[in-house]
Formats: sequence, structure tokens, C-alpha cells
Amino acid sequence: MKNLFHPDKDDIHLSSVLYALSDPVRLFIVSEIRRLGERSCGDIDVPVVKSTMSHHARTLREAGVLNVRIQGTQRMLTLREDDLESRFPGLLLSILDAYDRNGEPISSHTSE
Amino acid sequence: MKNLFHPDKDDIHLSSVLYALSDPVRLFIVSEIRRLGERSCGDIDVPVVKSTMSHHARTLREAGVLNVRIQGTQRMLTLREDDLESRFPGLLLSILDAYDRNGEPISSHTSE
DNA sequence: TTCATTATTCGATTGTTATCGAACAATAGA
DNA sequence: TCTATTGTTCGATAACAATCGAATAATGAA
Repeated sequence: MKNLFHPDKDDIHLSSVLYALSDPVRLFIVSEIRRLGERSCGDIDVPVVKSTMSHHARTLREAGVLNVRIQGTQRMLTLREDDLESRFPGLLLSILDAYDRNGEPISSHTSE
Repeated sequence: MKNLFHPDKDDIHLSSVLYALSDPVRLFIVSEIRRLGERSCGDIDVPVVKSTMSHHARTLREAGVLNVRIQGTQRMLTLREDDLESRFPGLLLSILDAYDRNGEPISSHTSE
């Protein structure tokens, strides 16, 4: 049985969280999990192939944004809302609210 | 007289702002400007050479985080607090508060 | 005009990342 | 045991980024 690394709450770093959430695809993933609750990787309708999705899920997990629970062949993703809220109060909410208010395109952060 | 590009308020993108603030050096720069008010590039005691500082100032300006005003040979930097607050309510404050609460290290591979 | 101050640009280096497809692994179910 | 489902890992690629030092530019002061 595999054991997935998750950083301790106190090892979650602001710059890593901001970096993880600065990618439009990852922002979309996180927004969907917040909207729908726990979901597997495959449940999230994201315009990348599954190996890329796996990469993003890992990036978010290692940054401390997501918790990943193994259930059969699936990886169930949840937001680490409580850990993030206690470490960075208001941060996640303001980011996700900003995301929902302004329709960010899912292309690239160097768009124009 | 040179004219520096600043994105319109409505062209400031969440992912770009998060990316700009995901670098520890840039977080420090922004935190210092918030703490001290308007400052020139050279006023900020940051552990990088001036060409690198120039690069970071440009990244923050182009992301919409900083306003840069030319005064003589200096570039005076201010936070675009109002624009950011109206577009992403609470975001900047929660980031800077999180930064101040948890001392994020500036991990740089050079000393100066 | 000459010099000092301040910052930008340029070229190079080194490292990181987002993406894909193919191969692989783990599990559940028949 | 066989097969389908679900993800991960690996290798490759192309793009981007953080940093430095040197050269350049703009300005103000002597």
C-alpha cells in the first residue's frame, strides 16, 4: 500500500501555495473540488491528459493544498481547508472567491 | 521620457498576481513597500544584484501588483492596493498578513 | 561638459515546469 | 485468472524563469 507524502501543517509555505495556485489548470481543479466536494482525479473535467492531471494533483498535494486519499484505484481529492485557514487565514477563500468572480481563462498566465 | 506599461485594472489576472507573489524575493519586496510606503528600487534591501531587482520590479509591475513612477533616475514603487482590492477583495491583505505572521525565508543562493 | 547615481537591457547560465504519449502498477470485478 | 479502470512514472520536448556581470541609458549635480 502506497503512502503519499503530505506536508505537515506547519511546513506549508506561503510561496509554495501561491505558486501551486498560480497555474490556471490547478486553479480550476481546486475550484471544482471546492464546488463539488471530494472528487477523484478522473471526476474533474479538465482539458489535459491524465498524466498531466496526475502531475498537477501531485503539485497541489506537495504544496499542502490538497489531501489525497487512496480508495481502490482512485485518488480522492479534498481541500485542506482547515489547515490552510489556520495557517493563512482568509487566503484560500479570497483566492477562490476572486476566481469565481472573475472568469479566469484556463489557458496560461502569460496570456494577452 | 520613458513610458512604463501598467495593465489596466480589469486586465489584472488572478493567476498572474499569484505567480508574481509566489517568489520569496518578490514577496519580500512587496512586504517592504507595504510596510514603509513608496520606495525606490535601491531603497529596498534585497539580497540580489540590481539587475535582478529590476527584473523583479518589472514582473510585479506587469502583473499589476506595483505601480512604478519615474522620478529623476529613480523608480518609485507603490502597491496598487485599491485596484487589487476592488478586483480581488481581501486577497492582498490575506497574503501579506500571512507573510508577516509566518516568517517566510528569502532563500537565495547568493549573499550580498 | 564631466561625473556620479540609479536603474534597464543584454547575453549567458542554470535550473524548472507544463505538456504529451507510452509503459507500468494497483485494484476491483467477472 | 483475466480484464477493465484508474492513476503514476518515465522520457522527451519546448518554454520559461532566476540569477549574474557587463554594457548602456537617463538624470542631476558640480
